[in-house]
Amino acid sequence: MPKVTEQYKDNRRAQITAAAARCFAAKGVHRTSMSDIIAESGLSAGAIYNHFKSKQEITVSVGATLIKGRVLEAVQALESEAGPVGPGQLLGRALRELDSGRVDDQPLSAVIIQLWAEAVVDETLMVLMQQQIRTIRTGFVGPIKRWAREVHGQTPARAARWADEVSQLLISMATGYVIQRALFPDFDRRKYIADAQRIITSMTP
Amino acid sequence: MPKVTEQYKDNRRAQITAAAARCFAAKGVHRTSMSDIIAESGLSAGAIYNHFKSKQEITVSVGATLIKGRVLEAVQALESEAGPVGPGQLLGRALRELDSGRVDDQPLSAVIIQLWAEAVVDETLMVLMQQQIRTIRTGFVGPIKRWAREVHGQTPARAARWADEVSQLLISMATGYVIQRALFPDFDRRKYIADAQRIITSMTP
DNA sequence: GTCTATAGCCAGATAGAC
DNA sequence: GTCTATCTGGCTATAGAC
Repeated sequence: MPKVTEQYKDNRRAQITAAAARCFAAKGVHRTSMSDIIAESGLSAGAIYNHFKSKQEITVSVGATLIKGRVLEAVQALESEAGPVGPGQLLGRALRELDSGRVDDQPLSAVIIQLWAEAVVDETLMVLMQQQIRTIRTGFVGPIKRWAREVHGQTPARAARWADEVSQLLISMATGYVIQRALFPDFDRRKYIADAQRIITSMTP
Repeated sequence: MPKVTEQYKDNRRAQITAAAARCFAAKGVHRTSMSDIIAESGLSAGAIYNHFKSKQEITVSVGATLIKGRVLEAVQALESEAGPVGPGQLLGRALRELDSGRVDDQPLSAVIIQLWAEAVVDETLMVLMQQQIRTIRTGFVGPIKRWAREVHGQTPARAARWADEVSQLLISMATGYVIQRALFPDFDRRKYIADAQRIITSMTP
């Protein structure tokens, strides 16, 4: 197989996925028709169905790429560049990263909610969303554990337990951010992030 | 206007709304067709369209009744029956109430997510969901403020600020609960509630 | 108010030329 | 691989008898 072809296919898929994401952001997943995606991508029906076998596959592809290289990577970068990182810093970094993501000038939250809802009735998407959330949570656990041990002198067992609970809290703060950002047009993201960070920072193991 | 008729109409609307909710829980909002709702309600197309002018109106009706008389009322009841109520108790009560709600043996969360997603692209539903979340949050603020003043001797100003931040946290814990309950079939609700409560309880103004 | 039957539409997906 | 043209099916909503 010539390597150019593989590359080419990936590019086309990315092009289609990005177009679909823009449509989803503008109209929601199930108000977006294939015609919309076709028009937005600049391709034709035939071309698109050559790369994806259904709208559902495109939707999954959007889900797979939407936060790729964002939240988790930002958190991991934070850990490698600094010393022990507390939960407040982790949350701040994650939320700011989530906040800066855009699809055609719309916040990611609008699309993420759609995908979560879709996941409830689509097994493939559900597994994908689970993986992403679990991956982020796991990314939180390590630093928090280390922080509890090194900064607060906790035993490994207590540190692990603490990290488990706090990481859950951080995930909820992140999902809470997504929901409210999507549902309240006047949602004060800055204040949410600042308040969340302050509250979390005030907690010690 | 005879009063029986008004009552009758309400009953029919409730019947249709309940049937729709069951469908939404089973198949998701946009995989549910009018035929599904018709079959589930035991009525006919004509009958249904006599009470609702579109599927969208039915969806809004489901949204309006789904958590009616649950979360908020439970929290308020707690406040009137006991003395000052701390944030941990508030959250526990709210989550347990959310947890006990069912639509045809399915958790409420599955339907709530669908409605949130729909709200992003439906103005009416969006306003409704905003109201519900705001109402619950406001229901949290009062008790928390009182608790901060009476139990921890905070000044009114500091108590108010604290209540504002903590109520936001509680809302996020609740939305986080909904998301994870819907996305993870093996989600450990008991542990979530217990952990959340413990963490919140450990926080003082 | 409720029924059955169906209009009318638009969705997702395919066929076949290039 | 991509295009245009089109099929098929199911959807929401309505018409009109009772």
